[in-house]
Amino acid sequence: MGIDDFRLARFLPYRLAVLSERISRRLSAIYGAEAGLSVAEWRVMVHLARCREVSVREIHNCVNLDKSRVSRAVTRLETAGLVQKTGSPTDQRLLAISLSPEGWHLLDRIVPPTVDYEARLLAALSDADCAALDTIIEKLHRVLDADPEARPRSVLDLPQPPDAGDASAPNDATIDRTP
Amino acid sequence: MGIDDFRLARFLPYRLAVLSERISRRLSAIYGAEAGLSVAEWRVMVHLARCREVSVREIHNCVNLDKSRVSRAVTRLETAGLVQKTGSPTDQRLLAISLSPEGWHLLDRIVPPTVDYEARLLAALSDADCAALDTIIEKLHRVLDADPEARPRSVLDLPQPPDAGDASAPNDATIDRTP
DNA sequence: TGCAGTTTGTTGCATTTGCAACGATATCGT
DNA sequence: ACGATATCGTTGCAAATGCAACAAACTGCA
Repeated sequence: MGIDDFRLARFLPYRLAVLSERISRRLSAIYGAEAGLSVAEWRVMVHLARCREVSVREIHNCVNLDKSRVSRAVTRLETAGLVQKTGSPTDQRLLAISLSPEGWHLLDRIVPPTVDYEARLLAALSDADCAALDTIIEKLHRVLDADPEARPRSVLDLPQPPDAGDASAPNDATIDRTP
Repeated sequence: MGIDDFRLARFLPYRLAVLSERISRRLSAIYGAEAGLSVAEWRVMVHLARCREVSVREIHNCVNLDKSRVSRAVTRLETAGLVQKTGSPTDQRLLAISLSPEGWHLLDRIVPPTVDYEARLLAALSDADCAALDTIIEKLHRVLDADPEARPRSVLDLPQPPDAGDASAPNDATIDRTP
């Protein structure tokens, strides 16, 4: 079997990339049409909706975006009036970023159709498929987790324990005490 | 259920993007270390290995890369001596792009470890998982196929019919007579 | 034949990206 | 208390990207 038997179309990393990008592009047509949100901005805003007031680093740790990408996304969002940047009183380095009222309104309009589209995708899958997909994604991640050469996984992307004692606060991020 | 119940970490498009990017980055460390290949260049070369002599458009149609991205990738590869650009004799617009001997040598060194890594990923999956994954990917693609707003799928990314009458030529691309 | 319309590959341009370096602040160790 | 170290967010820069415009080459139909 020579090199030329290699089939891109059967190559798992390629297949995932293609599917993922196709979905991403379709989605960004949804939340990009309303406001001109990029993927980065979308992730930041959605994360803020859950975590209310977080720093750049926390966003960076949670939503798989480069530090500078988050920084720039936040700047753009602030200029657009969708987000507020306040300096933390306790730590002068930190930034307290939160959604503005306009930001919330925008999310109100943008999240539902986005979720609908996800539902449309999921509707094509059986319950067994969905379960299998969870398993598969997790298994693949674990291979990468075990590989020192691979980029580590964000905390929030770890499988969530089935939510034992809910503390009424959506603090997925507070787990973040690694250093 | 408010907007703030939305969980990025459970959002399928996000999860696919994260997994896919993690894998891609790890992989490009493999074929990027040997030569400085980018994803685009990698896809182009691998495609050339199968199809021998193709035009920019064909590559573009087959490996999910923008026309200009292919064009530039080919230019870089040519400069690096990995690829040859010859004008087609029959159609002066077309370019006949093919791997140079050096290109083949590079692939010899690069494809095996890449395939090994894929194997490492697949090893984490059971046979049932693999089958399920195939199904799932295909089902999700079909949702997008049915969606006029979504970018169409490349011909080569369609599921391959189990290869009825093999014409001894690896012409995945020849199916391409859509216009 | 001749001319409108298409196709092919490249390029200009504005934007995005990742990485590293940086200044500012905080923390730790002694 | 003070200097070495670490952390936070921003920015410079070079490379990559997507889109549209483009020239050159082909096609088709009158």
